[in-house]
Amino acid sequence: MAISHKLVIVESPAKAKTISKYLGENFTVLASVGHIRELVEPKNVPKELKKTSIGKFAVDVDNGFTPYYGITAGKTKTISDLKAALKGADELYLATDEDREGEAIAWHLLEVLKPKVPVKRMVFHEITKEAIQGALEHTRALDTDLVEAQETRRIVDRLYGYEISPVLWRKINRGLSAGRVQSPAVRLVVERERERMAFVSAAYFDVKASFDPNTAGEPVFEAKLQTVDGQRIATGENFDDKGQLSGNVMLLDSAAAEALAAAVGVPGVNIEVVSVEAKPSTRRPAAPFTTSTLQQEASRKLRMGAKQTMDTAQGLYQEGYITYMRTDSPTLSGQAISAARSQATKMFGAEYVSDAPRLYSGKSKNAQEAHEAIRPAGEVFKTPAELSTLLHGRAYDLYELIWKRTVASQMQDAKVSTTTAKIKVGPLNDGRTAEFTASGTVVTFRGFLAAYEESQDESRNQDEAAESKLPNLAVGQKLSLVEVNAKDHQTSPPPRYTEASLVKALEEDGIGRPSTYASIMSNITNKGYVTKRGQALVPEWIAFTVIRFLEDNFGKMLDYKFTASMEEDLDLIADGKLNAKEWLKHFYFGGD
DNA sequence: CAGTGAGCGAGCTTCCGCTTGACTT
Repeated sequence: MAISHKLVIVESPAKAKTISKYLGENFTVLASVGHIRELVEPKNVPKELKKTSIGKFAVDVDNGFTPYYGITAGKTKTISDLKAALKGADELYLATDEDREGEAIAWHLLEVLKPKVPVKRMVFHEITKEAIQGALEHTRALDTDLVEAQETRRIVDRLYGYEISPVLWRKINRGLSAGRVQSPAVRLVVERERERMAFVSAAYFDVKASFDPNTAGEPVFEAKLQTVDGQRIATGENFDDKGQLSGNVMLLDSAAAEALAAAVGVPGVNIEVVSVEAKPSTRRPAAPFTTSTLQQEASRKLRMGAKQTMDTAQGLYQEGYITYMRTDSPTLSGQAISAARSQATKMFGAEYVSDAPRLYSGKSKNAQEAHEAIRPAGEVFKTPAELSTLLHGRAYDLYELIWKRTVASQMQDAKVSTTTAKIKVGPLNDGRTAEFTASGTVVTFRGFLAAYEESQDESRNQDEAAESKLPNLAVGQKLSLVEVNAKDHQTSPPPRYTEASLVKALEEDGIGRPSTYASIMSNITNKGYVTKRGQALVPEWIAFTVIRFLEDNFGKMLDYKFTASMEEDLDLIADGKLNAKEWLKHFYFGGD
């Protein structure tokens, strides 16, 4: 009797290598390397079909939106390798990712390979020996409804892009492009620029003073004028983007601020602590990385662009240092949770590790969660120190970032205490009383902060958060003035998007996928819609022109909610509750 | 007759998402 031999097909060659180790010699594991078939380019459809809609879209819109597929360029060798391997196999396992695209790849494989042996659909969400072997035991049939949802997504994108782009060629300029993803992305950048152009800056003054507690060992500290006779002083947050002041606040101009500073500075004025309040709070660690959060954090902490981050992560993945880097799930496998917890215990002590394992669930709109979070690979994480001779430069920095974030995600909350002191100054020589406030934050228990802290985007019109230490103060304590200054400020316009903040905004609306965030950035810059100035994304004039035109003529398609509502309908198609052809008909021909 | 101009047809640009290398930015 011949020895049974099985062929397993996954999407990624690196994954094939790892899985092959878990499955033993009766299995051959090969990769499709992504999609193997594609809607053909209209210019490549046969001459006799050129006159029909197939010649325009490679989709027959008049006959049930039938797609016209061809082998993806460069994939003939992959396919012949798969066919050759299938010849020696008595069973085929389609182990592409368990998401919409993965299901479609599995179906295309069936269409192209036409296997004569039994076929099973095998799925797993983490690459561990247990998960892979468990998946072998729990195979299922191909989900044709899910495949249909993917096909619908693919067709919508072709119809949208190839219908609207030519309108732009005719009306504006050759070579322009529009699409379900790129057009809202450009629109975000354009709208932000419009806000900046319409922005009216406002000027205001504040008054800051330094006080000496006159107690041995206690430092001089800075406080800010908060109220005068109980009336709040205006700050940047009290202005809107038109420069209009709102709220019951007192605006200080130069003269008023200088006068107050002078009055506070008069020798002998009473300066007294009137209240000291300590508020304890806790901070929780951030969830493990997804593609989107990795790109954001690598931008903030390492100043790396989206593409650079992904290229570096790809290298780490292929060398077996991290798990898959294109994921929308922050979930860690059980194996990873115990690895993170034991490493944190060893390095920081048991009191630094959260009592129960922390579980994170995704919140992004169209998450498909085929993979786990991005984390160090393996049952025992390698510390950055252990890899310091193997990894260098950006690869090392990115690994360290991923390692810290993963370990911190299983650690204790940090405990902090924010103390706010109110200081009465007065009566001043004009009879009024000024109140200053100072606050200081002290970390009372570091918890996860011992390993890692997420960076924040710079916030607008807010005082640089002074994480200063406040001296010990007592109510009724008299202070002496060291110096007092009036300073002018201006409100600033909303900041331009960066690659990181644009990826974040797109993800929040469910626009784009982990595999495309980086390429969306290069697409809109290569097409000339957006240029990078430092980190900032600046729209070109052609972007204003195109977006204006699309808003006037294709408003619904440009709606930020278009993708989200499409996703809802695709889910219904995947559940067999909505007819794909009817939906496409409504999308393309309109009406009811 | 030579030169000009109207009119026509063909070819080019374009989408999103999955995956790696290839040396076109």
